Amino acid sequence: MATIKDVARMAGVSQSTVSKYINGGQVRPANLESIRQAIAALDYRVNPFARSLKTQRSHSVGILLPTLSVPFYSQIFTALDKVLRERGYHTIISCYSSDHGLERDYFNFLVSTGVDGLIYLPENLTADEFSEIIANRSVPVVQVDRAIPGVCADAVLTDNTEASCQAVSHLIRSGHRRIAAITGPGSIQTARERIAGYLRALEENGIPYDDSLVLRGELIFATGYQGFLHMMGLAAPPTAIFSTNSDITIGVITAARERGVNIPNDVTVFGYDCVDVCSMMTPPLPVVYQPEQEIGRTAAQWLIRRLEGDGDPPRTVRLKCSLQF
Amino acid sequence: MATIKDVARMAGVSQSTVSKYINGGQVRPANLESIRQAIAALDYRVNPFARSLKTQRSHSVGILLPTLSVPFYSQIFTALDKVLRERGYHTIISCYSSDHGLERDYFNFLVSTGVDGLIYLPENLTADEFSEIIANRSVPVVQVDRAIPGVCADAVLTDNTEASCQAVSHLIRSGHRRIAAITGPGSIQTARERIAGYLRALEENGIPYDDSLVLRGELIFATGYQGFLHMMGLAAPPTAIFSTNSDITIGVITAARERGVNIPNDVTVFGYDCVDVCSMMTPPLPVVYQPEQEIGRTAAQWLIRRLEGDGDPPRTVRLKCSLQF
DNA sequence: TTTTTTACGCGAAACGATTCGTTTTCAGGG
DNA sequence: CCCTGAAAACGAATCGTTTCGCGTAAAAAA
Repeated sequence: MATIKDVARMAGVSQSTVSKYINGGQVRPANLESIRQAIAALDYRVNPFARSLKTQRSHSVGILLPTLSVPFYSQIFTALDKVLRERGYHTIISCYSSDHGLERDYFNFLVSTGVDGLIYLPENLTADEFSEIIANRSVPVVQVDRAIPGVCADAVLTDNTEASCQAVSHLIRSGHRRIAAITGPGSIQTARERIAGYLRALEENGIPYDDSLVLRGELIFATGYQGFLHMMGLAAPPTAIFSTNSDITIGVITAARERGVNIPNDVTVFGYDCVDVCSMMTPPLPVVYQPEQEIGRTAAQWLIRRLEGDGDPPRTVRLKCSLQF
Repeated sequence: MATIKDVARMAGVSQSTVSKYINGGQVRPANLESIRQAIAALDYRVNPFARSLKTQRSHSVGILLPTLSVPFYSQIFTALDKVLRERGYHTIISCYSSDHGLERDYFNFLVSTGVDGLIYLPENLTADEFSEIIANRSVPVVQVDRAIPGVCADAVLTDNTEASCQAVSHLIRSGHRRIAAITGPGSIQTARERIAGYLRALEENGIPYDDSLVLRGELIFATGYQGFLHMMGLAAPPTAIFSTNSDITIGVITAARERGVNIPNDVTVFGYDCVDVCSMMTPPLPVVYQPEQEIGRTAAQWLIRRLEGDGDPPRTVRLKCSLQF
């Protein structure tokens, strides 16, 4: 592999001149030409490691999230990646599979990998663990979808409570009084907020809260599948189910189909995410749409501003979701 | 930021001893302890850039694919990533959005980023472009799902032709004689192979080929949506549709729902990928299942072997798909 | 103890870029 | 024809590791 030294020798100039040329500085036309030729002849390419050692920048950002198998996350990633790449950054992904140990390890790993910044969709990390890893390293972090309480970093969130309240209110307006909710574990912020919205809708409409109608579990197919069976087995089963996650929704629908329960005639289901899949159902499933594109774009833009040296105090935004039916 | 030099000074040993300690070499117990303490006291962490400069290894592998918004790809990625991470590699993703220019650029970019190896799901790159970028760089590449003709690199593929033939044969056995196929552009290897399987099934069953029943388009929702409307508008519409991609399938189903066409009573649809979504339909959509987990795992394992110095000639494997209904 | 073997520690030289302070080059004006 | 000042080139130092050959201290054998 040719080095900058080889190029300099062949072009008959100094290393620093070649470096200047590479990085877009002013170079005398004659030198410019001979450097260009030398680079072509030697098939020279900048060694990224040497450059990063000198500049202490890698032009890479880490993305830490539970998984990319869930469309909501992969959509956010797609939007993120586009913006970052246009600005010359590449993305290093880590999926921690909703495992607390992995979440901590990968966070650590990512930071020590030399990323310039981090986009982080947290789940179980505590503020203490967070600070310990970040320590005095100057790695800006933008939190996405969820924010760790007590952590001092930007956060791009959605209005879970409001959206959930609207969804449940819509069910109530349609005449439902026994509405079940199947949601994620209480340790996850979005799950808590969505249940809060559910409760608010009940309260605003004077419907008493029935503990047996709220189910918490992992954000996976099985939770929806089992949850549906459980609900249908109740003495007084619900007439509607508010499913707060796409995998859960798929589980619910599958269980209903297998039992011959017609949706929405026998039970109404209100979903969350995965609009295109829900809209292919007959009839289309009503669903809370989260603006994945906007979430991703915003997070990327905020991180880029930090990378460019913006030292303002951390900000938080709540993006609006909308109901589709 | 503390450097190895600071640690050495504080621990009262030489840099090389510290380096040895860090990299798991034998160190005298007394030194071991003082180095450990110095590292803790200084909160020292290895500078990844300096290390990579010296070793010319980044412990990162690039993943180049069309997009992560399609579940088939994101599932493969998830499997890949798991294996790679267990072996201490992190993954740098690039999505080229099915754009030929981007595909070339990102390929180039990824290679010059200093990845140790590359996992590549190609679409439009030619063998010449490939060789020019790889040049004499020693970056092992494993191709996934598709292989560029003439490129000398490992490839992990599926048996598209066979699976498609089986799917279409199944439709024929169910009594269908007019079977449409909606598929990707002819430039994509998997699309060609799936059509080959379709043709073989027709031929084996003595059904004449009708050109108007085969539609090629981008691998997106709109292709399925428009394709369905087009097919239903024919003088002699098909009684079954073989949809060779998940986005296309979603488009087909959505169009059918909007037109009030019942699936499978009015038209039968056979899908590809996205088993969990298809199985929540009423009744479940028959579908070709591709072993995403196995594809991802295999590709990762093959790449790791290359990274460990395996210099055997390139290999190709065709993993078996299965029909689910 | 002395000798032989083994194990570790040491110091300095890379790795390949960028950067900084200094020197050279080259127009244009006097 | 020389002088001047800005523009560009130069050379050396630097970033923080790993590595390599050699030397010395500890452990084992005599």
